[in-house]
Amino acid sequence: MPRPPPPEGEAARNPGRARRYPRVMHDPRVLLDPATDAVRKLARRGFTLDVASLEKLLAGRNSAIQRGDEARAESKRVATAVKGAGREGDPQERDALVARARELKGIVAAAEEEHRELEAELQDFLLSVPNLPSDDLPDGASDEDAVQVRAWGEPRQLDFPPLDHVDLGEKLGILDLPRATKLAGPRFAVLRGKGAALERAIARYLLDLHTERHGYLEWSVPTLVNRATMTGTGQLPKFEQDLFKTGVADRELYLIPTAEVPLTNLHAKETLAVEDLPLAYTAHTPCFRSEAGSYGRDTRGLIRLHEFSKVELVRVVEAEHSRDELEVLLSHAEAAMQGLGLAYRVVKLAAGDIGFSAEFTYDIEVWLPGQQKYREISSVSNFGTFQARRAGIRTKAKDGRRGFAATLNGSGLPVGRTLVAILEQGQQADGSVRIPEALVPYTGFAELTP
RNA sequence: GGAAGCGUGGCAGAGCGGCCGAAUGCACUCGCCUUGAAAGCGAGAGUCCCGAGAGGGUCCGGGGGUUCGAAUCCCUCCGCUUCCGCCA
Repeated sequence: MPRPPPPEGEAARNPGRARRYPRVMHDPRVLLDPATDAVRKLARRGFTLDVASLEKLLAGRNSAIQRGDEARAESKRVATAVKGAGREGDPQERDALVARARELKGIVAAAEEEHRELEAELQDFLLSVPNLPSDDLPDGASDEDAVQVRAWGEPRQLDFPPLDHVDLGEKLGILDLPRATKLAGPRFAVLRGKGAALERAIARYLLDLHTERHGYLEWSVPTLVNRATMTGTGQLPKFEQDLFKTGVADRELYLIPTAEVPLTNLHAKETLAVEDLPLAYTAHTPCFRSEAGSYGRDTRGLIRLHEFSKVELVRVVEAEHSRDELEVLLSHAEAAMQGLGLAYRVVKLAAGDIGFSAEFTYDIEVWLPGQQKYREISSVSNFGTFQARRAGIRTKAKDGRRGFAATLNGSGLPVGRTLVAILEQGQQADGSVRIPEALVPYTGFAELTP
């Protein structure tokens, strides 16, 4: 069986002893506990859990650990006895002890080797098991199975034929897609003049809203991260094809697909005091996505790009509060929509349609007059302890009790799609676009005119 | 990229190949003292894994080696600091 690299760059170059592997991702005991109902839950997202293999791996690993521990314990006793025998001066007894010690060395090595192999197989197995979808989600596997929770604002019915954002952007002279293609290829964008200023204004508005009104701490983080970081939030090892990868010499780095990755991993391998939770973090970063598997979808305009910028919201909370925290986070993303006066609706995604690491996801969909449709603008998810286990984000309560944190994140909001919505919902009969009032202090202008 | 130095528990900082999971100080927890607090005195406390439990094992930057036995010796990788080179 091929052995994948352990979830750390250094370790990948320097494969180590099995016992050094951190205990991450799914807890195999929890997964196997009938009360967890993992088989049924995973089946809802089309994943078949091979219980027999998992049980076998776990039992084999544990017995190897035990054999090694016992041999090592005896080895320690013998080593101490050798010293005593040397001083008492009974060479024969000493020789016998040394011989036994040499023998034990082999036994320990064999048990460790077996442990290492089984541990690697177990890690490999667990790393590819997605999170368990919440029972509160509807059945289904596509966005058409999503269920509407509520709608806000009136989908504006225009008394003239609406343009989509590409036509609007070109007429206004703020969008230049041909030149973007010249520079980098399809699925990139160039914004010009007031378009670029509007993009900057949206980002500033969102950051101010979340830091000042919702209590988020703003960070500036790397957009190029290592393998361990990508594994912590669940992008790796399964979704390498979705990422842009770079590096120099033998150093590999990945471009982040969202600020969720660096923000959540800020506390990887740390133990957080429960009284410091919840943590609420935000960052405005570029996001890079290969969009493999989306050929032909949304090829026009700013909806689906290889590079876009986004203001991301991340919350690190106590595990038992994660469901409530999801509603809090959703309210913050909705506040951004309402602040900009953009008509939208909230839907619950179907169990088979949520991301690998998520257990519950709300999407916010904005009304786009140009398409006469609601389109996804923000995704707000609860990951439970799934990411925290993979990344090693632990908690410690005042009474000393330890556990894993829960993580959540949501777009709050993606700048490009927000700009699309502003153009389309704000368009007037004469081809001009009215800028949302809340943005005017940031733009310095209240409308865009051809 | 070149040269030198350094990586020990939350922090600081000792550490002869076995008596080192590791001195000491600060911080921390719980007592005592006090009207309360501080100071003082006493006690305690790390992590992760296996185990029903008793208990056992792991961890001195990572990995490997020497040895009956490694925080201590050797190799290697990584990181940090300083100097030089390059650079926004």
